[in-house]
Amino acid sequence: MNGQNLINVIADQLPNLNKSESKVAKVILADPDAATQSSIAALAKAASVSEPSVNRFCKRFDAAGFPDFKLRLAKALVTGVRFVNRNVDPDDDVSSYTPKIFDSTINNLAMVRDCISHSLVNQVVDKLIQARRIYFFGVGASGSVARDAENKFFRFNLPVSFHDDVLMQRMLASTGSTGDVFFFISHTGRTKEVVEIAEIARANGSTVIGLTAPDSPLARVSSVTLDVEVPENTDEYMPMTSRIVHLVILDVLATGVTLRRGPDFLPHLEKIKNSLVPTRYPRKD
Amino acid sequence: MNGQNLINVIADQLPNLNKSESKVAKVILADPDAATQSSIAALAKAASVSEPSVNRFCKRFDAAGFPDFKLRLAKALVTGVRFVNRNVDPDDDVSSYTPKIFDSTINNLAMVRDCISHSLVNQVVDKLIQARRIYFFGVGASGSVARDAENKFFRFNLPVSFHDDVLMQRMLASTGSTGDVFFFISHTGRTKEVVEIAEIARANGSTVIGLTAPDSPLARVSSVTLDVEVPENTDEYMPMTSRIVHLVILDVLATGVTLRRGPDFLPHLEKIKNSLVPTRYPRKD
DNA sequence: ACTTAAATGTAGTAAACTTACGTAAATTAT
DNA sequence: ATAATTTACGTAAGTTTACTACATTTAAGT
Repeated sequence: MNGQNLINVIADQLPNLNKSESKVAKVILADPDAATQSSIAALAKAASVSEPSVNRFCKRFDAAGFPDFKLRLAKALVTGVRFVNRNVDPDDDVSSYTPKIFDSTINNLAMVRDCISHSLVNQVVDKLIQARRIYFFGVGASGSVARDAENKFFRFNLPVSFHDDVLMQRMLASTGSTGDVFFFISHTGRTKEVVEIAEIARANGSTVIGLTAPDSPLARVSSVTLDVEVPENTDEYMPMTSRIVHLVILDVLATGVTLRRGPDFLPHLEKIKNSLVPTRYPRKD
Repeated sequence: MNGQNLINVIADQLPNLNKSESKVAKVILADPDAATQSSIAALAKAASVSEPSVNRFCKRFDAAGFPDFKLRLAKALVTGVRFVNRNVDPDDDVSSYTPKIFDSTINNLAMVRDCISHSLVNQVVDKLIQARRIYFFGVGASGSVARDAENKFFRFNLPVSFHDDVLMQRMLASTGSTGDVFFFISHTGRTKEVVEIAEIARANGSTVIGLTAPDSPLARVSSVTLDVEVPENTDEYMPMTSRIVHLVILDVLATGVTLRRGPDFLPHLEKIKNSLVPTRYPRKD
């Protein structure tokens, strides 16, 4: 979980910093955008430290000096920040909460983009490629993600199905065997029912893939875990964004599978695409 | 299209610039990244102009001065590099295609964030608040979005359901009446079946909301259209991101409804949240 | 409690940036 | 075509900003 984003790096390093350096860090994290626009003197004053302390702070984060640090910070802001501490307030109006929700989603996606293990993605693509059949399981909000996964993966000419019914899931898990891939999607990874079903599948020799929280019970019973650390929503008004991160990860996996299949597979995809043409009104141009 | 990249702006303005300003522009465009790291003196020398000319150049592009300009340029580089022309190549490996897919999703979300009409969001929230009951309809990939919407909106103590079966949708649409809200989700807005069903709903006096492409047939039959312009995927390997944009918009709408309900409604949401606690293994801390 | 190392601040200096102003070039009008 | 006027550009001075070397303080270890 080493966020490449400078802001995350600073936040991570906060406990390891000296007294005055951490003062600087706090001021910067409180309003990174303001930091990019202030001089070293202004920042030093805001943090109640001396200018050289700010300078040393910058160098600690591999910047040539303060201006270079500001540059890096600005770059980090583009992808990273609008994001720190932008919760929805009870008295927000449309033009406040709308961008906040978009930004929070974007932020989480950016974090996962920078943290996700490429080797794990590869491993999962391997398993999916080798699968004799694939089941996508999820309940509640993750049920929609599973449904979406089915809609993507059926294109690969494989027996694929999704299930959001725990009894169906249980029965299928207990009849699975080697070659079957059970793909579990769960935000918390702690839903008892889901974990039990994963255990059943695993016991029967099936491959169990978990798209879930690291170190969760589900992660522990999975053959391969794609762990995703998305902060739980503390704010009552803020929607859960893990679903969306999961969807994008499934997009990544689907792309991985498509690429492995090679260009010979493209006509098949094209055929599926074209099958929908007669269901639509022609595009007006 | 809002997100105008500074580099593009400079390139566009090139013919309108003075002699020395255009010299500066050329040097910057030749290697923008180098420009962000050089001093005003170095840049002036590279362009064979005086330092104030560089300064004036910066101010012409709405920067406070040279340092501010460099900051903007650095920001532009981040988006430019990340988002321009980053399609998945057939020979991409995991570490190439993974960030590309995340970035493309993030990019689309950022575009919609900046373009979405807040007044339309408000209008739709109005309709949802006033609804006697709400149906979320979608087919194919949009079916998952509709399912997710149900999962969000049932929390509001309203009769809410989702349907991905066109016959069910048709029957429900034909029995709807004033006070019923039919919420159609469709990427293209051109699926004949869906448009027909929307027409039926509309004819019966129901409110029809379309989350779909602007100027599409579905948009035309809707009472209110939340139009979303997400580029069709030209690249065969690139996944469709409109689903995700739709999900986030539904998050926005749900937040809008929650806020309108006021703080008295929070205990209800809390109750729903707590109802799931016994289904889970306790969090290990 | 004393020694030593690390952390922080002070002051001075160098670099970078901006402003004011003057000259040159270009445009317009006569 | 030439004078007037505007615009473009550069010089030089002034101001801000950032960095370095060194001094002082604080903390850690013996």
